Amino acid sequence: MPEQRLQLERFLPYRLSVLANRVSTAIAASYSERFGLSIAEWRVIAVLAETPGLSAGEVADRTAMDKVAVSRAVSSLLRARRLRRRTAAGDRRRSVLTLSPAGEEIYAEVVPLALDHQRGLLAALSATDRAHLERILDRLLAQTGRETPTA
Amino acid sequence: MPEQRLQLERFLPYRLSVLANRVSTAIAASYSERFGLSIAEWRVIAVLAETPGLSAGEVADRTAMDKVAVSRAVSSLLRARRLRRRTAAGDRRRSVLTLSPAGEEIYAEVVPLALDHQRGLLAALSATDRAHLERILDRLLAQTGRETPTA
DNA sequence: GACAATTAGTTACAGTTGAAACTATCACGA
DNA sequence: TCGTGATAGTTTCAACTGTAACTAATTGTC
Repeated sequence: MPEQRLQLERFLPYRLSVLANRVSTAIAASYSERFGLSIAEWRVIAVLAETPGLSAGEVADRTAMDKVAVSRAVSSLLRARRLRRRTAAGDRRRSVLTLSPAGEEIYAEVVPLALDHQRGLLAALSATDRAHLERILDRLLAQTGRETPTA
Repeated sequence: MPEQRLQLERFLPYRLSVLANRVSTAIAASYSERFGLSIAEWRVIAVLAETPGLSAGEVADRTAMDKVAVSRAVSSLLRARRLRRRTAAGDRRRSVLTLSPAGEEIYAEVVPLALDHQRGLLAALSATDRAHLERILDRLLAQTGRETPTA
Protein backbone atom coordinates (compact mmCIF):
# COMPACT_ATOMS: atom_id res chain seq x y z
CA MET A 1 0.00 0.00 0.00
CA PRO A 2 1.52 3.28 -1.13
CA GLU A 3 1.77 6.06 1.39
CA GLN A 4 -1.09 8.50 1.05
CA ARG A 5 -0.33 12.13 0.44
CA LEU A 6 -2.42 15.15 1.09
CA GLN A 7 -1.44 18.23 -0.89
CA LEU A 8 -2.58 20.91 1.46
CA GLU A 9 -3.33 23.49 -1.25
CA ARG A 10 -5.88 21.17 -2.79
CA PHE A 11 -7.37 19.94 0.45
CA LEU A 12 -10.97 21.06 0.63
CA PRO A 13 -11.16 21.84 4.35
CA TYR A 14 -8.00 23.86 4.12
CA ARG A 15 -9.21 25.80 1.10
CA LEU A 16 -12.50 26.55 2.77
CA SER A 17 -10.72 27.78 5.82
CA VAL A 18 -8.39 30.08 3.88
CA LEU A 19 -11.25 31.50 1.85
CA ALA A 20 -13.51 32.08 4.83
CA ASN A 21 -10.72 33.78 6.74
CA ARG A 22 -9.86 36.10 3.92
CA VAL A 23 -13.46 37.10 3.41
CA SER A 24 -14.29 37.56 7.09
CA THR A 25 -11.15 39.51 7.75
CA ALA A 26 -11.78 41.86 4.87
CA ILE A 27 -15.36 42.56 5.90
CA ALA A 28 -14.52 42.86 9.57
CA ALA A 29 -11.89 45.43 8.72
CA SER A 30 -14.47 47.69 7.14
CA TYR A 31 -16.82 47.81 10.12
CA SER A 32 -14.31 47.41 12.90
CA GLU A 33 -12.42 50.54 12.05
CA ARG A 34 -15.53 52.61 11.44
CA PHE A 35 -17.64 51.44 14.36
CA GLY A 36 -15.28 49.60 16.66
CA LEU A 37 -17.29 46.42 16.22
CA SER A 38 -15.88 42.94 16.63
CA ILE A 39 -17.17 40.12 14.44
CA ALA A 40 -19.12 38.79 17.40
CA GLU A 41 -20.74 42.15 18.08
CA TRP A 42 -21.67 42.57 14.46
CA ARG A 43 -23.31 39.16 14.38
CA VAL A 44 -25.33 39.96 17.46
CA ILE A 45 -26.50 43.21 15.93
CA ALA A 46 -27.38 41.49 12.66
CA VAL A 47 -29.57 38.77 14.18
CA LEU A 48 -31.29 41.20 16.51
CA ALA A 49 -32.06 43.51 13.62
CA GLU A 50 -33.65 40.60 11.82
CA THR A 51 -35.37 39.17 14.89
CA PRO A 52 -35.71 41.55 17.81
CA GLY A 53 -36.41 40.20 21.25
CA LEU A 54 -34.25 37.10 21.16
CA SER A 55 -32.60 35.81 24.32
CA ALA A 56 -28.83 35.44 24.56
CA GLY A 57 -29.12 31.71 24.04
CA GLU A 58 -31.22 32.16 20.93
CA VAL A 59 -28.66 34.59 19.60
CA ALA A 60 -25.99 31.96 20.21
CA ASP A 61 -28.00 29.36 18.29
CA ARG A 62 -28.45 31.60 15.30
CA THR A 63 -24.92 32.92 15.09
CA ALA A 64 -22.97 29.71 15.66
CA MET A 65 -21.27 31.45 18.58
CA ASP A 66 -20.87 29.97 22.02
CA LYS A 67 -22.71 31.48 24.94
CA VAL A 68 -19.61 33.01 26.47
CA ALA A 69 -18.88 34.91 23.29
CA VAL A 70 -22.47 36.09 23.13
CA SER A 71 -22.39 37.17 26.75
CA ARG A 72 -19.32 39.27 26.19
CA ALA A 73 -20.53 40.78 22.95
CA VAL A 74 -23.85 41.65 24.58
CA SER A 75 -22.22 43.29 27.56
CA SER A 76 -19.95 45.39 25.43
CA LEU A 77 -22.86 46.42 23.20
CA LEU A 78 -24.85 47.34 26.29
CA ARG A 79 -21.97 49.43 27.54
CA ALA A 80 -21.91 51.26 24.22
CA ARG A 81 -25.71 51.69 24.41
CA ARG A 82 -26.21 49.87 21.16
CA LEU A 83 -28.45 47.27 22.76
CA ARG A 84 -31.21 47.18 25.31
CA ARG A 85 -31.84 44.29 27.63
CA ARG A 86 -34.94 43.44 29.57
CA THR A 87 -35.86 40.38 31.55
CA ALA A 88 -38.30 37.95 30.00
CA ALA A 89 -41.79 38.19 31.40
CA GLY A 90 -42.37 34.61 32.47
CA ASP A 91 -38.74 33.58 33.06
CA ARG A 92 -36.39 35.87 34.90
CA ARG A 93 -33.34 33.92 33.78
CA ARG A 94 -33.90 34.86 30.18
CA SER A 95 -32.99 38.17 28.69
CA VAL A 96 -34.91 39.92 25.96
CA LEU A 97 -32.53 41.75 23.67
CA THR A 98 -33.33 44.50 21.23
CA LEU A 99 -31.28 47.05 19.37
CA SER A 100 -31.26 50.62 20.61
CA PRO A 101 -31.69 53.38 18.04
CA ALA A 102 -27.89 53.61 17.92
CA GLY A 103 -27.73 49.89 17.22
CA GLU A 104 -30.31 50.14 14.44
CA GLU A 105 -28.32 52.96 12.98
CA ILE A 106 -25.17 50.90 12.90
CA TYR A 107 -27.00 48.01 11.31
CA ALA A 108 -28.32 50.30 8.61
CA GLU A 109 -24.83 51.55 7.89
CA VAL A 110 -23.04 48.22 7.96
CA VAL A 111 -25.48 46.26 5.81
CA PRO A 112 -24.54 48.02 2.58
CA LEU A 113 -20.85 47.48 3.30
CA ALA A 114 -21.44 43.80 3.91
CA LEU A 115 -23.57 43.42 0.79
CA ASP A 116 -20.90 45.18 -1.23
CA HIS A 117 -18.37 42.65 -0.11
CA GLN A 118 -20.69 39.83 -1.04
CA ARG A 119 -21.23 41.37 -4.44
CA GLY A 120 -17.50 41.77 -4.91
CA LEU A 121 -16.98 38.14 -4.14
CA LEU A 122 -19.77 36.93 -6.36
CA ALA A 123 -18.47 39.07 -9.19
CA ALA A 124 -15.93 36.33 -9.78
CA LEU A 125 -18.71 33.90 -10.61
CA SER A 126 -21.20 33.43 -13.41
CA ALA A 127 -24.89 33.33 -12.57
CA THR A 128 -24.97 29.56 -12.83
CA ASP A 129 -21.88 29.24 -10.65
CA ARG A 130 -23.61 31.35 -8.04
CA ALA A 131 -26.61 29.10 -8.08
CA HIS A 132 -24.37 26.06 -7.82
CA LEU A 133 -22.53 27.61 -4.93
CA GLU A 134 -25.76 28.32 -3.06
CA ARG A 135 -26.95 24.79 -3.46
CA ILE A 136 -23.60 23.26 -2.60
CA LEU A 137 -23.27 25.35 0.53
CA ASP A 138 -26.77 24.36 1.59
CA ARG A 139 -25.83 20.73 1.27
CA LEU A 140 -22.49 21.00 2.98
CA LEU A 141 -23.96 22.97 5.84
CA ALA A 142 -26.72 20.42 6.21
CA GLN A 143 -24.16 17.63 6.07
CA THR A 144 -22.07 19.14 8.83
CA GLY A 145 -25.33 19.94 10.54
CA ARG A 146 -25.48 19.43 14.25
CA GLU A 147 -21.80 19.41 15.05
CA THR A 148 -21.20 22.93 16.26
CA PRO A 149 -21.56 22.78 20.01
CA THR A 150 -23.39 25.97 20.83
CA ALA A 151 -23.11 25.08 24.49
CA MET B 1 -35.13 53.93 -0.65
CA PRO B 2 -36.14 50.97 1.48
CA GLU B 3 -33.81 49.93 4.22
CA GLN B 4 -31.59 47.10 3.15
CA ARG B 5 -31.65 43.90 5.13
CA LEU B 6 -29.08 41.21 5.38
CA GLN B 7 -30.44 37.86 6.53
CA LEU B 8 -27.38 36.49 8.18
CA GLU B 9 -28.21 32.83 7.51
CA ARG B 10 -28.13 33.50 3.78
CA PHE B 11 -25.14 35.79 3.78
CA LEU B 12 -22.36 34.12 1.84
CA PRO B 13 -19.40 35.22 3.97
CA TYR B 14 -21.21 34.09 7.09
CA ARG B 15 -22.12 30.74 5.60
CA LEU B 16 -18.57 30.16 4.46
CA SER B 17 -17.29 30.97 7.89
CA VAL B 18 -19.68 28.63 9.66
CA LEU B 19 -18.93 25.80 7.27
CA ALA B 20 -15.17 26.24 7.45
CA ASN B 21 -15.29 26.35 11.24
CA ARG B 22 -17.33 23.21 11.52
CA VAL B 23 -15.09 21.30 9.19
CA SER B 24 -11.81 22.49 10.68
CA THR B 25 -12.98 21.89 14.20
CA ALA B 26 -14.10 18.38 13.42
CA ILE B 27 -10.84 17.45 11.74
CA ALA B 28 -8.71 19.15 14.34
CA ALA B 29 -10.49 17.18 17.04
CA SER B 30 -9.40 13.91 15.50
CA TYR B 31 -5.71 14.70 15.39
CA SER B 32 -5.46 16.93 18.41
CA GLU B 33 -6.66 14.33 20.84
CA ARG B 34 -4.58 11.56 19.34
CA PHE B 35 -1.36 13.44 18.76
CA GLY B 36 -1.67 16.65 20.71
CA LEU B 37 -1.31 18.65 17.50
CA SER B 38 -2.71 22.13 17.02
CA ILE B 39 -4.04 23.15 13.62
CA ALA B 40 -0.92 25.22 13.08
CA GLU B 41 1.36 22.31 13.92
CA TRP B 42 -0.53 20.02 11.61
CA ARG B 43 -0.24 22.48 8.76
CA VAL B 44 3.49 22.78 9.26
CA ILE B 45 3.85 19.01 9.24
CA ALA B 46 1.71 18.73 6.12
CA VAL B 47 3.67 21.21 4.03
CA LEU B 48 7.01 19.83 5.15
CA ALA B 49 5.93 16.33 4.25
CA GLU B 50 5.05 17.58 0.80
CA THR B 51 8.11 19.80 0.44
CA PRO B 52 10.94 19.07 2.85
CA GLY B 53 13.59 21.66 3.44
CA LEU B 54 11.45 24.79 3.44
CA SER B 55 12.36 27.75 5.60
CA ALA B 56 9.95 29.09 8.21
CA GLY B 57 8.98 31.93 5.92
CA GLU B 58 8.24 29.59 3.05
CA VAL B 59 6.10 27.51 5.38
CA ALA B 60 4.20 30.68 6.30
CA ASP B 61 3.62 31.48 2.64
CA ARG B 62 2.22 28.07 1.90
CA THR B 63 0.01 27.72 4.94
CA ALA B 64 -1.58 31.16 5.06
CA MET B 65 -0.20 31.49 8.58
CA ASP B 66 1.75 34.46 9.84
CA LYS B 67 5.38 34.11 10.74
CA VAL B 68 4.80 34.26 14.48
CA ALA B 69 2.36 31.37 14.34
CA VAL B 70 4.86 29.39 12.29
CA SER B 71 7.66 30.19 14.69
CA ARG B 72 5.65 28.93 17.62
CA ALA B 73 4.44 25.81 15.86
CA VAL B 74 7.98 25.04 14.76
CA SER B 75 9.42 25.46 18.22
CA SER B 76 6.82 23.22 19.79
CA LEU B 77 7.36 20.61 17.08
CA LEU B 78 11.10 20.81 17.69
CA ARG B 79 10.54 20.31 21.40
CA ALA B 80 8.50 17.22 20.63
CA ARG B 81 11.24 16.02 18.26
CA ARG B 82 8.85 15.91 15.35
CA LEU B 83 10.93 18.30 13.31
CA ARG B 84 14.58 18.93 12.59
CA ARG B 85 16.03 22.32 11.94
CA ARG B 86 19.30 23.20 10.33
CA THR B 87 20.68 26.52 9.20
CA ALA B 88 20.66 27.28 5.50
CA ALA B 89 24.02 26.93 3.84
CA GLY B 90 24.38 30.33 2.23
CA ASP B 91 22.21 32.35 4.63
CA ARG B 92 22.48 31.82 8.33
CA ARG B 93 19.23 33.65 9.02
CA ARG B 94 17.23 31.04 7.21
CA SER B 95 16.27 27.73 8.70
CA VAL B 96 15.94 24.50 6.78
CA LEU B 97 13.11 22.44 8.19
CA THR B 98 12.47 18.76 7.71
CA LEU B 99 10.31 16.22 9.46
CA SER B 100 11.95 13.80 11.83
CA PRO B 101 10.98 10.14 11.55
CA ALA B 102 8.43 10.81 14.32
CA GLY B 103 7.03 13.67 12.28
CA GLU B 104 6.80 11.52 9.16
CA GLU B 105 5.04 8.91 11.19
CA ILE B 106 2.44 11.39 12.40
CA TYR B 107 1.90 12.64 8.90
CA ALA B 108 1.33 9.11 7.68
CA GLU B 109 -1.24 8.55 10.41
CA VAL B 110 -3.08 11.84 10.10
CA VAL B 111 -3.43 11.91 6.31
CA PRO B 112 -5.96 9.09 6.19
CA LEU B 113 -8.01 10.76 8.90
CA ALA B 114 -8.00 14.03 7.03
CA LEU B 115 -8.89 12.38 3.73
CA ASP B 116 -11.72 10.54 5.44
CA HIS B 117 -13.16 13.81 6.58
CA GLN B 118 -12.88 15.23 3.11
CA ARG B 119 -14.62 12.16 1.73
CA GLY B 120 -17.35 12.46 4.33
CA LEU B 121 -17.94 16.03 3.33
CA LEU B 122 -17.93 15.35 -0.37
CA ALA B 123 -20.32 12.47 0.13
CA ALA B 124 -23.05 15.08 0.32
CA LEU B 125 -22.32 16.12 -3.26
CA SER B 126 -22.75 14.61 -6.69
CA ALA B 127 -19.74 14.25 -8.93
CA THR B 128 -20.71 17.31 -10.92
CA ASP B 129 -21.28 19.33 -7.77
CA ARG B 130 -17.81 18.39 -6.64
CA ALA B 131 -16.36 19.60 -9.88
CA HIS B 132 -18.33 22.83 -9.60
CA LEU B 133 -17.15 23.32 -6.08
CA GLU B 134 -13.53 22.88 -7.08
CA ARG B 135 -13.82 25.41 -9.82
CA ILE B 136 -15.77 27.88 -7.75
CA LEU B 137 -13.29 27.67 -4.91
CA ASP B 138 -10.45 28.22 -7.33
CA ARG B 139 -12.12 31.37 -8.57
CA LEU B 140 -13.05 32.72 -5.18
CA LEU B 141 -9.59 32.08 -3.83
CA ALA B 142 -8.09 33.80 -6.83
CA GLN B 143 -10.52 36.69 -6.41
CA THR B 144 -9.57 37.18 -2.78
CA GLY B 145 -6.02 36.57 -3.89
CA ARG B 146 -3.38 38.76 -2.38
CA GLU B 147 -5.16 39.94 0.71
CA THR B 148 -3.89 37.63 3.39
CA PRO B 149 -0.93 39.42 4.92
CA THR B 150 1.58 36.67 5.45
CA ALA B 151 3.84 39.19 7.14
C1' DG C 1 34.94 47.64 3.94
C1' DA C 2 31.50 50.45 6.55
C1' DC C 3 26.94 51.84 7.36
C1' DA C 4 21.99 52.22 6.23
C1' DA C 5 18.19 49.47 4.77
C1' DT C 6 16.07 44.61 4.38
C1' DT C 7 15.04 40.24 5.69
C1' DA C 8 14.54 35.85 8.87
C1' DG C 9 13.04 34.59 12.88
C1' DT C 10 12.07 35.21 18.04
C1' DT C 11 10.29 37.36 22.13
C1' DA C 12 7.28 40.33 25.00
C1' DC C 13 3.05 42.19 26.06
C1' DA C 14 -1.59 42.98 25.89
C1' DG C 15 -5.88 41.56 24.37
C1' DT C 16 -8.88 37.56 23.27
C1' DT C 17 -10.72 33.05 23.89
C1' DG C 18 -12.89 28.79 25.84
C1' DA C 19 -13.63 25.30 29.47
C1' DA C 20 -15.16 24.93 33.73
C1' DA C 21 -17.03 26.78 37.84
C1' DC C 22 -20.40 29.71 39.59
C1' DT C 23 -25.08 32.34 40.50
C1' DA C 24 -29.75 32.75 39.79
C1' DT C 25 -33.92 30.98 38.33
C1' DC C 26 -37.05 27.52 36.98
C1' DA C 27 -39.39 22.70 36.60
C1' DC C 28 -40.89 18.72 38.52
C1' DG C 29 -41.70 14.92 41.55
C1' DA C 30 -42.44 13.16 46.24
C1' DT D 1 -43.16 22.92 49.69
C1' DC D 2 -39.00 21.00 49.70
C1' DG D 3 -35.26 19.16 47.19
C1' DT D 4 -33.06 17.67 43.02
C1' DG D 5 -31.85 18.48 38.60
C1' DA D 6 -31.93 21.33 34.57
C1' DT D 7 -31.36 25.89 32.27
C1' DA D 8 -29.76 31.06 31.35
C1' DG D 9 -26.23 33.71 31.73
C1' DT D 10 -21.75 35.45 33.92
C1' DT D 11 -17.18 35.13 35.75
C1' DT D 12 -12.68 33.14 36.35
C1' DC D 13 -8.42 31.46 34.97
C1' DA D 14 -5.20 29.68 31.98
C1' DA D 15 -3.97 29.15 27.31
C1' DC D 16 -3.70 31.21 22.88
C1' DT D 17 -3.10 35.00 19.46
C1' DG D 18 -1.48 39.11 17.08
C1' DT D 19 1.17 43.43 16.97
C1' DA D 20 5.11 45.48 17.71
C1' DA D 21 9.66 45.54 19.24
C1' DC D 22 13.72 43.03 19.12
C1' DT D 23 18.23 40.27 17.58
C1' DA D 24 20.89 38.41 14.03
C1' DA D 25 22.36 38.07 9.51
C1' DT D 26 22.47 39.82 4.79
C1' DT D 27 22.45 43.08 0.94
C1' DG D 28 23.29 46.89 -1.07
C1' DT D 29 25.68 51.54 -1.84
C1' DC D 30 29.07 54.48 -1.62
